[in-house]
Amino acid sequence: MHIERMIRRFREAGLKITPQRVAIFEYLYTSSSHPTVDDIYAYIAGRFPSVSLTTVYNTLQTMVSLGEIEEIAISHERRNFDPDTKPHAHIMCVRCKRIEDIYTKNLSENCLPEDVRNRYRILGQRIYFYGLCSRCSAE
Amino acid sequence: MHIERMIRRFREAGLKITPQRVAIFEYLYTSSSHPTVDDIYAYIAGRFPSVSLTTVYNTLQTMVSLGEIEEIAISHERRNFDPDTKPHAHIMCVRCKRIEDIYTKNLSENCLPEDVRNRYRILGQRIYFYGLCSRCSAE
DNA sequence: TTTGTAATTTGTAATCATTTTAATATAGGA
DNA sequence: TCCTATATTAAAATGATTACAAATTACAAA
Repeated sequence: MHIERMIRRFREAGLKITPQRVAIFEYLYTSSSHPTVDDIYAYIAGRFPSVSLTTVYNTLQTMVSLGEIEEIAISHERRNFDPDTKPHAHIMCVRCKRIEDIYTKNLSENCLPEDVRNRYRILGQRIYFYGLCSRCSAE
Repeated sequence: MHIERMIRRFREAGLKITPQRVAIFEYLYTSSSHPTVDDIYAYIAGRFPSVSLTTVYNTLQTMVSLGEIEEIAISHERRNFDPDTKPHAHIMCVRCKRIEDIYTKNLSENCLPEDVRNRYRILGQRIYFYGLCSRCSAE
C-alpha cells in the first residue's frame, strides 16, 4: 500500500520513520485529493497537538524531492499537493477553488516543437484548466 | 501599438492614465518577456524613485482583470506575468528559472472528457513544461 | 535492553511577498 | 482654473514560509 511504500522510500533514503511523518503519509493517501499545507497541518495537529508547521513543510518537501508527491501550481493563492503521480491534468473552479483530476487520453505529449526538445532536457509537464463548476455557476 | 491599446482600455474602464501606469505598460510591452513584480518595480523605480510597490501590484491586478496580461502559474517560487495573451504554452528551466514561450500546433483542446466539459464552464487552460536548459545542463 | 548519536521535532524569531489603511497628491472633466 | 473622485504613497498589518537553536527521539550497535 502507499503508506508502506513511503516508509520504504524514506528508509532507503536513510531517513527516519517518525509518527508525525507516518501521520502525514496516512493523511495524504486517504484524505481528499489535493490538500494544502494547512489541511495537512490541521489533521496532524488533531493527533499530535504539539506538531509544528515546520515538520509538515519539511516532510512535504522531502516527499516532493523523492518524487512521491507533486506540487500543483494551478493557483498562486494556494499551494496544493497531489499524492497521485500518474500523469494527469487538473481543473480548478475559479470561484470555489476546488481542484479535480482529469485523466485525458492524449496529454499533448507530441506538441513540443523540435527545437525546444533539442534545447531542453524535459523533466515534466503540467496541464491546468480553469472554469466555473456547476455548483458555482448556479449562484 | 500595445501601449495605446492599454491606455484606451483603461480609459474605457473609467480609470485614469498616470505616468506610473504608462511606465508599467511600457515595461511590459518592450522588456524581457515574463517579468516578476520585482522586475517591474525595479524598472519603474528607476524612472519614478518614489513609486510604491502597491502601485505596481494594483496596476498588474487591474490589467489581469481586464484580460490584458496573464499570470503564469508555472512555479510557486515566483509570480510571473505575461503580456502575450495569445494561446501558448511555457517551459521553465528548473535550475535557472527562465521561462520561454512555446507556440505549439495542437494545444490539446480536445483532450477534455465529455463529463468535465458538461460540469464546468471552461474559462481557460495553461500548459507548462519543466526541464533543464542547455546552459544549465552543461554545468 | 541499554546506550550513543545523528537526525528530527519543536517553538520562536526572521524573512519575504502581498494587502490594508489613511493621508496626500493628481488626472481629467466641468 | 477648480473640483472631486481616483490614484499614489508610506507605513503598518497580515500571512506564508524559512531559519535557527535547543530539546527530543529513532534506531543501530553494544
